[in-house]
Order: sequence, then C-alpha cells, then structure tokens
Amino acid sequence: MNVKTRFAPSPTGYLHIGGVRTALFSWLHARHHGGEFILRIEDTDRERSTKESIDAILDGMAWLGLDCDEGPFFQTRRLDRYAEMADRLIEEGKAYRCYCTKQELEQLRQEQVARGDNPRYDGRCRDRTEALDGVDPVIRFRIPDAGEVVIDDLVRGRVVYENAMLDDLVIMRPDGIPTFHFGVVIDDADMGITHVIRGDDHLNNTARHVHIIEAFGFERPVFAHLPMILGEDGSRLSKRHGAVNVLEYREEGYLPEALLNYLVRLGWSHGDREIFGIDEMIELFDVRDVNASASKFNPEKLVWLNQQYIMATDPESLVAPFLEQLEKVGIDPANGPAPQRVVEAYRERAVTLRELAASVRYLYEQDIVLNPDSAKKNLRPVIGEALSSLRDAWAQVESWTAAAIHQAMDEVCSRHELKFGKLGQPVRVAVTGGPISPPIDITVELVGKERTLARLDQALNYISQRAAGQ
RNA sequence: GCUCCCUUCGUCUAGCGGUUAGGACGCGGCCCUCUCAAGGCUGAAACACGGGUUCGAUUCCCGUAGGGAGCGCCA
Repeated sequence: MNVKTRFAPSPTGYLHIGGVRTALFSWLHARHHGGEFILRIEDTDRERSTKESIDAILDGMAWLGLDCDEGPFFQTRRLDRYAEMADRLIEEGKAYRCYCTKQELEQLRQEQVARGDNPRYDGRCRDRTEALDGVDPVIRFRIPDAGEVVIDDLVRGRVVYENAMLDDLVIMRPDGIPTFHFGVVIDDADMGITHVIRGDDHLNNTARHVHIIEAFGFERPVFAHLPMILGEDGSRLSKRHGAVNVLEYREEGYLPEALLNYLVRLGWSHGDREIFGIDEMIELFDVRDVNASASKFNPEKLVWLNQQYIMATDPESLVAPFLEQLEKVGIDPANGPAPQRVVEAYRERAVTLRELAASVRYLYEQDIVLNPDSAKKNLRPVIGEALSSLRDAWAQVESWTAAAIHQAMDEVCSRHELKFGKLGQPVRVAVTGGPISPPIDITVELVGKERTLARLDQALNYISQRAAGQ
C-alpha cells in the first residue's frame, strides 16, 4: 500500500508548536515509507480563518523543511463536492435536515446536563418530513442507535465507543459550508489518505468519522492519535508558557533542525539517542513507537539542542541566519570581521544565533562600554606596565593573525614574568569591555589591530587615572 | 455530570515478568583551562496508591487517586 499522510491545520492563528509536532510525525511517517505528504487548509470556519494565518502556516512549514507533495488544498474551494455528498446521504436516508433552532438546542442541552446526562442531540428531527418555515435547516448525520465502533489506533491501541453515546452530528451548515467532521472525511477519502495522524484531541471524534466513512463505503484510513504537548505546569500549551508560535523560534535564532529534533523526542525515542538529523529521523521513525502519554514542553532542553546544532552545523550555512540576527540586534556587519569567522569562534558559547549576535557587538562597533566590575577587577595599576608593553609589541605585528598575536603576547609575558592568564583577562576586558570571549588571541584578531590598539590605550588611560586617584 | 485517554527521576524518556531500574536536559562536585563556553569524569534524583494474577511484578488485569481530551451550525 502506498502511504499518504496529511497535515490539516485550520488557519485561525499562527502555526502552533503542537501543530508542528503533528505535522512532523505525519511527514516522517510518509517519508519513512516513501509515501506522500499533503497539506490541506481547513478553512471552513469563515469567521476566524485569515490570510495571515495561511501565510504563517506556509512560512512555518517552509522554514522547517516539511515539504509537501501536493497542496495546499483549501476546503472552501471544494464546497460543491461536499454539497453533492451531503445530498447523497440524504437520498439514502443516512442524513436528514434539522430545523431545530439554537435556542431549542441550548435548552435541550441544559436539561440534559441538569439530569447528569451526556449532553447530546436527541434526534427529534430525524423523522420530520415537512420543512419548517423561516428556518434554514442544517444537515445532520444519522448515527446508528445500537452497536459500537471499534478503532484500532496505531498509538492508542483498541478503543471502543458505544453508538448510544454518540449523537447525530451536524455535517452541513445552512450556508452550504460543511463542518469539520464532514470535510475531513470527504477530503481524506478523495485525497487518498491512508494514515490519519493527528492530535489526540480528535480521538473522540474518530468514532463519528468512522460512521461517516462507512456510510459512504469509503476505505477506512489507519488512525494514529498523538499525545498532546503540555506547558511546563501541565496545562494545555499556550502563550503564557512562552513562545508557541513556530515563527518566534526563527525570530529568536533557533535552527529548524534543532526544533524538529526537540519535537521528535516528545513522545518518541530510539534507545538512548538524543540527536537525530532529519535523515536519521526518517530512517528510524515509526508511529507505532510513539508513546500514549502527553509530554511537557521543556524550553531548556530545546536550548541545549539548539546549541548542539549550532556547534555541529557547517559555519558557512549559518552565515545567512546569523546576519539576520545581527540586523535584529542593530549591528551593521560592514564594519567588522567576516561573519563566518565570528560564527566559528563563538558558536560553542552561544545557545541561539540571537544570543550570539548580541554578544559580538564589540567586534563591529567602534566604541565599547567597559563593564565597571570587570574593569575594577582586572584593569589594575599593577598590570599597566605589561599592558603597555603588549600594546607596543602588537603595534609591531605586521600580519594580524591569532598566531602572531599569541606569540607577541607570550614574549611580553615572559619579559614581565607573568603567567599568560594574568595578562589575558585584563586584555579581554580592555578589548571587549567584559570578562567573556573566545580565546584571547582569536578575539583580538577579530577585533582588528587598529581597534585593539585604541582600546588598549583607552584601558591604559583608565589605569593611570585610577593610579592617580589612589 | 457523562464518554474516552494517560500515569518510571523536576522534565524528556529506556524498560516489553527476574535489571545495582539505563540515558538525556537541568542541578551539585571534580578535571581540563587565559575568561566563558565546549568536552571528560562524577553525585543527588523516579516505577502515584490499593488489590489481584504469578515462584516472582515497574512490566499483565481490576479498582482508587491525579492529570488530559471530547460532549458546538470551532477545528
């Protein structure tokens, strides 16, 4: 059987991190089996669907590299098809027009809840033969009164629903727009979907969908209901748990591979492995190995993975996203070292590209701000003489490379009988303004000769003022 | 309320009747070291509870508790 899966979001907001996980698993399942993956936009909620959301979904999927073989399809372009199929059910007596008003239904619901019953439609329009004036009917699907539905879910196992617990659901609104339940079933069948992989918030709906599938005589797809991703406090993942919109992760300098790697490990694993490249995921992923229990989103582990990916990714391919981040933090890359060299030097100490960009301001801007604590601690009068010699030694360096810089510094150290570290940290503070940077020779090389000398002068000035003040 | 689902360190997970219950993130310590990282070593940290089944349950079954989802002319 040729596998075909789909991701079917509704465009009523940004692309959510939970949606991405669903899309990822669906995509992986298709790719693993050499099948197809399609994207379908379920835009039947006309009130809430927006163009912005559609774009956000498309952008997000593209950024993540979750490519689809067909689509995007839009349900609002298939309205004739749904109407035709609804008519067919009515002709066959499997669906009927319902003239109940919303008020009437609300009253019914309240009565049921008051009685402690499962609130559900009681089928009062099932046998109505006459139209009711002034009411545009909806179409309801007739659920069998007796019997049960058995679903063999790839992650949940066997789940059984009594038909008596199910009610006749609305499949078509008065305006000819299908409800979600009807749209999915028709589309999945028409589009040849073999595996329906979705969030387990749909598990309860599946019984109804199966009835519709059977009413049409469609072939039943295989279902796999994925556990939810929860926030750190165990409640449904939402904005107050931090970023839930995928595009925010791009904004903040996360790598798509890292995000996917993090997400694939929520509910799925392969022995003790933590790092999975895309190709490895495709090779090893199997929906049947997915856990049934929900997992909590842990930003700290994502951060760790992102760093692992920044370290492991070829610096050249990090240049473009790094430049974007420089722009975001207001740094002009024109006045400083080649971005690729900066990425190489700093990638082991950056958790996101955003953080990396924000930490290299002193490489690109003329003036630096001395961190008062660091200056106080490291730029002491005792080091002034050595720092001054170093300034002169570096002024003589012709080819400004880390090796030459290091050699000159070694010589100054031995002349002044200093351990390298005694001089290193003052230089770091003088040149970067703070106590943290890559190895000092590399840092100094990247800062550039002219700026290094100027900053040493500035530091020497600071030291002499301090000596005078004492 | 009713229906369905879930339950191993704080978190993500391994385990598929017999293990010193393993790994990872985070946290602590040590090493490396010019700082910070990265890296290496190491420590603390879990089978929700109660019944069964079994020679033996983290593992299988049933309850209880806790959590989640659904019960829309939202998807």
